[in-house]
Amino acid sequence: MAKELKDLANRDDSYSAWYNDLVVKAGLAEYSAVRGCMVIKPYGYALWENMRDALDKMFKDTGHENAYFPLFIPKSFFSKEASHVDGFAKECAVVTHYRLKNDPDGNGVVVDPDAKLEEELIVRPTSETIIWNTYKGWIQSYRDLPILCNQWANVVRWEMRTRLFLRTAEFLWQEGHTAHETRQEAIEETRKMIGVYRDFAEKWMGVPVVVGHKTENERFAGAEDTMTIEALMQDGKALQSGTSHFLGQNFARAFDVQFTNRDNALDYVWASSWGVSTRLIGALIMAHSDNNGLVLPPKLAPIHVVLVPIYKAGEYDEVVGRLRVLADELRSAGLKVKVDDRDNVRSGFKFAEYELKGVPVRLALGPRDMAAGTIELARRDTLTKETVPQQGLAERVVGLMDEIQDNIFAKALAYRDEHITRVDTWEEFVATLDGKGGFISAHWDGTTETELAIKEATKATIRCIPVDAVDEDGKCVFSGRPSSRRVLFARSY
RNA sequence: CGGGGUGUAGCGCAGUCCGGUUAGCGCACCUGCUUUGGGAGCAGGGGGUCCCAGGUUCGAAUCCUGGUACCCCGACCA
Repeated sequence: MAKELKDLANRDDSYSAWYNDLVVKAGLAEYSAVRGCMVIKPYGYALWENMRDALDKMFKDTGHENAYFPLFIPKSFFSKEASHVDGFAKECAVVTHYRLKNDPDGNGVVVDPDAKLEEELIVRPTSETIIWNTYKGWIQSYRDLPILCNQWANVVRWEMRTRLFLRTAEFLWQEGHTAHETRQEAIEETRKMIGVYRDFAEKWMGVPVVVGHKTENERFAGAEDTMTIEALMQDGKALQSGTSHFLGQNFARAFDVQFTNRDNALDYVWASSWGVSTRLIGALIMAHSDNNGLVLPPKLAPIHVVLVPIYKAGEYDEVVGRLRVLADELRSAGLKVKVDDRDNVRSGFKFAEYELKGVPVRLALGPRDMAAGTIELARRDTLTKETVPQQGLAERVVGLMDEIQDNIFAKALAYRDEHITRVDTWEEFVATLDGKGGFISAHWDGTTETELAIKEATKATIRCIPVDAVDEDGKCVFSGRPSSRRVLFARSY
């Protein structure tokens, strides 16, 4: 299968075709019978579960609790926050009826016209509205604040064009929704959570990200400020991988959530919301994969080590028996281990298959090793092999996990840093975009007008205004007007 | 919704222009034997509403008309 992937990569095919093929062939996901919807297969879901568990712990460590809110949102809730409606109206799935009946003409079932809902229900594209409608009943006094809730859920956004993990009609995510007493506290929460996302991306996924603010134009519908983590994929395009929004008092005003403050005065609650989705899996794939397939970071990989027997007729029991003993030792050391004891597939096939699936370490044991007390150890990240003693194997593999985790991050970081180009002229801007790709650090005059003109001309958007941007006088790369700092442009998913 | 393209076995495709035995190839699948340290070889086998409907014809996967589904490129977007 990886052979086909290689062929694909070598042909002058698009990266997206290669990506799609990889996702399907590695057994992560596939498109379903429902247009634009994805089936996440067991291997892909195991990966998501690992990501979810790690994130969930980080949320709890920062004081958050999980809750669950309804899938359906009354249509009227949406119209309460004007810019929020504008942002999502075009991609909402709407429930209009609650019953089917047998077709009088005998052609299966039809929607029962008598079962029309009084008010249509929107399948949530995000939950701010239903949650703020709920929070209204929870908040009377500053003593009820803060509220720090997260929910793990699915949402539906009826996108025109879809891509596995990156943009599907339905996707899995978490969304945190917090309510605070003061503006400052909500802003701090917004920053704190984008920091959690950065840590997760870099330390768990091994994907370096730039943290920054979205421009007004790219901001979440209903937010005063949107912070983002932007990752760079190996084809030179950026991927917005997580966002944290400072919502000001917009939703509190829209849903009339007031509280009595410490001065015994009525005030609106300050809010934040933040989310990451299964899109992160797409980021993982496109940041690390090579022509042999996925490269998964050990901290998230569903399988850390796979053990493959090599044997001739009559040797199976002995070799597999020994592997099972070694597997138990590895498990005792805390590793997730699989012994591939299939007798109907040859070892070479298995090697290729686990490389495709991105398993960090592969161990192969054959008669030669049996005699010598050794085992062959292969690293997925470097594709190197060495023969090592079985003695002390667990310790060695545990150490390798950290080494591989560090190595793939370092590799991705080097790639990312090489692909941030400082540009001061429009000619350079266009040439860099079309040639090298990646992020372009350039001056921008701060107007939406210029931002849109650049997008129109090049398809590049402002990914973010980095939080660590330094003050620097310059001229806008497009308009020539004065600018006080650089922003990051890129083409993106 | 605009512009392209494609529907033939589980998957990937050829055949369609120029109508003519029993619709073919690769992968996958099943059986057997030999193999087994990087995607095995040989032999045999199973599997088809040629997208749907209508038309032309002695005869349609192939030509005509209408429908439909999906893919790619845009607009939209985590």
